[in-house]
Amino acid sequence: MFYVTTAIDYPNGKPHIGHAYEKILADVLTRYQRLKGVESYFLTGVDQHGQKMVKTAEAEGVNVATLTKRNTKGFIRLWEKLGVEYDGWAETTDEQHKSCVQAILGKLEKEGALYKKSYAGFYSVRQEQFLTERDRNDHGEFGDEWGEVMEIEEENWYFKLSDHAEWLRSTVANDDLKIIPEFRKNEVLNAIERAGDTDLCISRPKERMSWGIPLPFDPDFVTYVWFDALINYISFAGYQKPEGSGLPKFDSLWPADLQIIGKDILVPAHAVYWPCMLHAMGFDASEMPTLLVHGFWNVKGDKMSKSLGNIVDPDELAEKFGTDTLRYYLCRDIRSGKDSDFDIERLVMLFNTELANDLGNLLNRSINMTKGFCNSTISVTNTNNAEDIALRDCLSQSVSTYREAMDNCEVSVALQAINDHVTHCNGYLERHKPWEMKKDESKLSRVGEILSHTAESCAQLAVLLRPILPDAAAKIFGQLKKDDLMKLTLSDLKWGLLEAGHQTGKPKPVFPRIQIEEKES
RNA sequence: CGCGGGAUGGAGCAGCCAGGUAGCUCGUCAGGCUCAUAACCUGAAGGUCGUAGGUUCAAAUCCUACUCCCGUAACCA
Repeated sequence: MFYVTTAIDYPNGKPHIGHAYEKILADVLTRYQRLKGVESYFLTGVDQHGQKMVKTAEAEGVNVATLTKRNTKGFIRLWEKLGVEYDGWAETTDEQHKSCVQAILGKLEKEGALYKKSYAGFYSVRQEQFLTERDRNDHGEFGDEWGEVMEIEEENWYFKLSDHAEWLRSTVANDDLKIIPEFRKNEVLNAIERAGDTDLCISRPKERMSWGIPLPFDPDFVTYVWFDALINYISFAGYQKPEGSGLPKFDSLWPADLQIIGKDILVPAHAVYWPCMLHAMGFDASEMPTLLVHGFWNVKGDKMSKSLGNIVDPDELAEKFGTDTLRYYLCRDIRSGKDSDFDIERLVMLFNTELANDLGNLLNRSINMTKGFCNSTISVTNTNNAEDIALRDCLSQSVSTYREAMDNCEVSVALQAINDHVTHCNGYLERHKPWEMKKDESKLSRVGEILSHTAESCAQLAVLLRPILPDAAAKIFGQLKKDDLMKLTLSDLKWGLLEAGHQTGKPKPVFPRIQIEEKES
């Protein structure tokens, strides 16, 4: 089974475009696996514990549990709206998750992987971590970014991260823990060099912070939020699940084929803590997940931030432009793990040109002419005309480029491959001019062949589009009167989906152009 | 500081790992077409590929040095 996870979001506010991007990417890649006929499981959710939830609740004057529930709903509603169809939903306040975390902690403690010690130092409340000398700025101070910094001495529980440093180094170097894209791997190896010999503090005293999972062997402490959160990837996959839990079969899922995360939480959480935790639990190098690390959406060159007030709201965009438009843009305008700039004008431009003018219009003119010139009837398409053969070659080229790109998680490249064929088809129609040919009755059968080539192309391209734009694909199949293509697997994709004699439906724009309103302001 | 990413026609990007006439989308200009969502097609203008060296018959691509931008570093995918 192909197992996809995403980072679990921190619901101390509304979801922004970055949250939406990651979930849509995961949804698209999962749907692609299903298109290939591969059984898949998609897990996502929310990370509900920790100091920041408490702070936000205090600021809003509500109970932390109430805030958690309310904001979690906001995330769920958005995923529904954006067509993000997950199989498993992870909430870290879930009882089954809690007991899984506690069972793991108990086992680690028993095996001597944890120890308690007293530590005196500077602690950042905002970051929920002790600071080191390296965290001081040029003036030797802890800067504003750390918020309130207190000098405290307290006892805590530590995880022997250092025991696994050497193992981790080789596991990353050998690609047993695979990191995509490649350049991120170097970053990880450097990070291991720097941080490999320190242990990880995995507890917080309850008196200071109680919103978390209590340590099973020391009730004065709760679990550090990262240690708790990372375990969701296995706890909700059925790791050591109790009887009748309703969770999936762990052995069929693990290791995860894709753990999709942002570049900010690669180091140290996912590339250091997480594999070391797994290793301590008894997983070996062959049981490590693959990390797919994506970039961020910037806004006019700036990082998206609350203080700059440039947060992009996905809910608003979906409302205004439609889910398909947003899904398409987020998949189309960012490239292989890099950052990209979020730009509404580009969103509109890419939708209008590639979907409305090119693909949508190709479908529309094909169906419309088939209806007007051929009684809505598809003709034979196993022709020997050189142009026809070139068109079919172009399509198979697009299909194979698409497959390769999707297998490499490069959705943008896959979409361009679809576009390449659309462009070819539009040129093909222009060269043949079926609207002129139909005036000569002796050429009518040829007109049918030509139009059937472009209609067939639309059918196949819509199949490829299914993971990205499921709704639009369904509409296209509807107009072609071929609803069963919604279930076709990629291996069954071959020339002749629309057989000779098949009747197509009525044309109607699938991607109505977005009209540019106020050009100013 | 260290580490990582980037610098390619007006804009946004690909190409670089495996050197061999510089490519895509948008924009601009000029034509064509009318089946279609004021959509489609064709052609043109526009780049000495950040700078300076080096290797090579040949460098956007490999090597060296340098310059500038971004991330790493509140909120945060």
